[in-house]
Amino acid sequence: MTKKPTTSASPNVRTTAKGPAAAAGGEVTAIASNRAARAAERRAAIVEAALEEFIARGFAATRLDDIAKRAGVAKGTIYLHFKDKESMFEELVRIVIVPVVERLTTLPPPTGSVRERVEAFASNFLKEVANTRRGDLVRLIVAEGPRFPAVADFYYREVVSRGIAGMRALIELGIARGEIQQKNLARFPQILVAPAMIAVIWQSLFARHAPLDAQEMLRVHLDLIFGERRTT
Amino acid sequence: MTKKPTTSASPNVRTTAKGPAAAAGGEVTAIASNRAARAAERRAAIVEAALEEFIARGFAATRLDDIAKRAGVAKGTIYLHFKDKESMFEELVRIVIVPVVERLTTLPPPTGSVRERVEAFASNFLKEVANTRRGDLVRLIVAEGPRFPAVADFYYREVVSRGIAGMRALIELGIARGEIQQKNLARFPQILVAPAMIAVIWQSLFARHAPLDAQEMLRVHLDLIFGERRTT
DNA sequence: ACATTATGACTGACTGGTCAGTCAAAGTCA
DNA sequence: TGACTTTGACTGACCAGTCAGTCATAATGT
Repeated sequence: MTKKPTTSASPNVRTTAKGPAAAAGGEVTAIASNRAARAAERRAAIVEAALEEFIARGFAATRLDDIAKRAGVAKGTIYLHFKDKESMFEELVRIVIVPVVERLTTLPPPTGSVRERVEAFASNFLKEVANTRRGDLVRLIVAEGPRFPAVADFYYREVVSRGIAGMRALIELGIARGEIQQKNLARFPQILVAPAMIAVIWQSLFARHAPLDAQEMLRVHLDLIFGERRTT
Repeated sequence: MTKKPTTSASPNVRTTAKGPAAAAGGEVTAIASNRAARAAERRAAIVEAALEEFIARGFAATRLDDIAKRAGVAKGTIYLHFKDKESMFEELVRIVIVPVVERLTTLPPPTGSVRERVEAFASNFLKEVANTRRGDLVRLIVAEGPRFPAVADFYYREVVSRGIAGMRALIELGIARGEIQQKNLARFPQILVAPAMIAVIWQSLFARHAPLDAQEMLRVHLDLIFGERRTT
């Protein structure tokens, strides 16, 4: 911020190099000897390294030199893919989140009881978020959100509002089917998600002091909402 | 004279350094023109300014020049009260939290139904934390905790572990009295607190997009735990 | 009471290190 | 070869922390 560099900004900020070749393939990409593929690989390495560093140190304290080193590229290379540190951070969040959202929205239409659906969602959350780097990403967004309105907006739009809407629909269905008693719950789907968020935050702050069995906690929470079942 | 840059650095408002001289006037209060009082005032100004800045920008991005400016002192003055930026941040957290914990632990022994007690706690939380700068402090701790183990430890020890223990006791009482059905809840008092934490985080991240009626949400949540009451 | 001296709180220009961003030169592929 | 890519030394802004000097206040002397 406050940087008024002379002359224009670098002309790139390319999206995904040319051609469709650079698809998200990942490791499968045969011999990485064609330029677009190599570029995509490097970009991916940078993204992963940056994510790691930002999570560990926060935005301001992260050094681009460290990201470059971790990614195995020179610092200048980063600027071939991202305009500057700030927009790099913002893009990073998108890059990590978009695929997750896409996968969720293209999921087969859920079936079964509402409780089963919520349980499926919870177990999915535990597997895909709570126990991965994406969990830390959530904490990172909470940490940096206020200083990056663009990030907070994006996260709200793509994840939170959709998640809340989805949960609300599910809760209403649960109420209609008689699985959920508390009618007011539909007004605050946040309640349903809260323990999951707390679990993520707990893990990265207090796991050392008092490990938390997130899976069990979510189960107990669901018992609370749907009425007790039997213990497993 | 002056500076003794020995690393020890004992940053505190010395209480009337000299011996018996202070005895002079019974009323120490008087005009805040004696040195100790002025120093305490400045220290308080620094603490408040620092809190504001750290909350707004995070640890790494906060400039001591800005804190000094906001507090109306010179930068050097900060170093008369705190060893360095880092320990200043750590002390800050203590300074803000300790009085709150003290007040809570010296509260009159609670009475009434468990629900009433939890409700009292919730309304207290809304008044004293959610709608004040202390709410932002919580978010700040979540944000910086991983980089400041000392802060995370302190917060866990003084606030979280006590809060969890207190809640657990309350839940167990609720179960014993038959106010709470879900016996497993005592294993995860976090569930009881989760919506409150979410409310705090929500306010500072998403209030712009979708304001959240925290009070109502907590009420609904309590209905969920204690069984529905009547709608207001 | 008044004058003189001692104290130490306070200041802010300064220093040394750090780091985002640049670009000329070296490297690589077709 | 020539176009394109990558590099990393370099620049300049920025900022935590320092310290010699100032001055209001307190202590002491007359």
